[in-house]
Amino acid sequence: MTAQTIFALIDCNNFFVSCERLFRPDLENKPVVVLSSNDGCIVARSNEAKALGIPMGAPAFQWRETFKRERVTTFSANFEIYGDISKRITSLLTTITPRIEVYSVDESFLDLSLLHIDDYAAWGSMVRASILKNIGVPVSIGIAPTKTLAKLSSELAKQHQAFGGVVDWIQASDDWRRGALNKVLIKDVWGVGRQLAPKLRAEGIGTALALSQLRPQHAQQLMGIHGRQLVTELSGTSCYPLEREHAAAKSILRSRTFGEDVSQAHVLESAIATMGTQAAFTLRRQKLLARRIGFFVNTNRHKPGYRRWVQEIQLNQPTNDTGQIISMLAQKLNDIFSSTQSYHRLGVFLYDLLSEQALQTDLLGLVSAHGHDRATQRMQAVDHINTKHGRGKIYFAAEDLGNSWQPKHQIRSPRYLSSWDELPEAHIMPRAK
DNA sequence: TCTGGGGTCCTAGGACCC
DNA sequence: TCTGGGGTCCTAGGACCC
Repeated sequence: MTAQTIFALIDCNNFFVSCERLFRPDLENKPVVVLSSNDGCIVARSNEAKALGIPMGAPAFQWRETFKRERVTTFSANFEIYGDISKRITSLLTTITPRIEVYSVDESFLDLSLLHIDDYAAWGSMVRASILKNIGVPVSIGIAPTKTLAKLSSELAKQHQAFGGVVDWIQASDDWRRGALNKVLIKDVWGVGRQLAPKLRAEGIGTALALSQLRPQHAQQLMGIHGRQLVTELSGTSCYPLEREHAAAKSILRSRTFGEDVSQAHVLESAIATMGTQAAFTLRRQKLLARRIGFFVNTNRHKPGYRRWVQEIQLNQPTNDTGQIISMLAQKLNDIFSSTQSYHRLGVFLYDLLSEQALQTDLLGLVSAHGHDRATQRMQAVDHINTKHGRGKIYFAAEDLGNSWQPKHQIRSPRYLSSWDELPEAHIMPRAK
């Protein structure tokens, strides 16, 4: 017999907003939203903003009047800061247990199965207080025998203040659990999205409780294999283990919607070179090589005549060399470019990734070792300089062909933590006599 | 005027083979 | 209805997540 599994989900409340508030404590208890690239969409909302009915993911322009009328403070997303704060939380959690899965920038699962904890609710309160005190971000914690139930518990903790930020599913009574499952709408269950929710409701399954009572067979018919696992997890048997090791990436994508539409070849080329450079850097950082590279470009999908082009190149030799990647992409760009189009968005993707290690083993003696080494050394030098002295210190000329494509972020907060020029200032005033 | 960015997995269907 | 029957591999598209 295997011991009972116990997971805790630590979920940051309104994460991006909470990060902004660290540097702007005056915004506590006030409506705040964070906007995506180009200040296009709403990607985080404070509780006060949620209470105003501002939805997640909505186009910002539709809510400008509300922002003004209700004095909502808006920020352009500042991912450098959010990433930095996320790492601090992760390292604090790692001191509690090394059995941690960093699920996203604002969520981590901990495996508590092997820890000796008498009172999970008290344990959760302690963790919550520690993160609040040391980092300043409020979190919600759910503790349960499966990841799906831990997720559901943390949502309950987030929604109902009375729980004090922690819901302990383990020590709750069966009656309480049924009541809780019955309160969770089907659309709020982890793994049920926009398409499945109406489909399940049409079957008369409107709550997490109803879903948990489904026959696994039936769930699989309705939702595929994932549905079967979901039902099992909801009824308390774990299907999704803790994934400690971050699996190697299978694809890398770098894409941007332009600050303004582009019709000039050299501007498009600059965009493809910049995104190719960033994607290739990510590739090298993860010690990977790509066997397929490509890009897509499209017009504005909200305007009539929407079109999208995709170009792909299968490589004979896998690579992670920026120069090679961006020159091949730029050539392919020529094949589809037309000066009569208004391009709106472009992305570079890298597929079919394999580890540098694998290349060395597989192709030992097949690659011209000399040529490969020289390219590798060149990229290492570039990466070293850019890591040490700041991104973009050295770059390929193609990146510089035109910058009108670059996204706008007019209301981004300063990069308090990652730019020397933007450190917060504290003014110490002589005490008045 | 103005609608983000980055991933993973599953499945259905086509191509191809015997 | 129904056009042989399976098996494998690949890909496009759909669905989900944050």
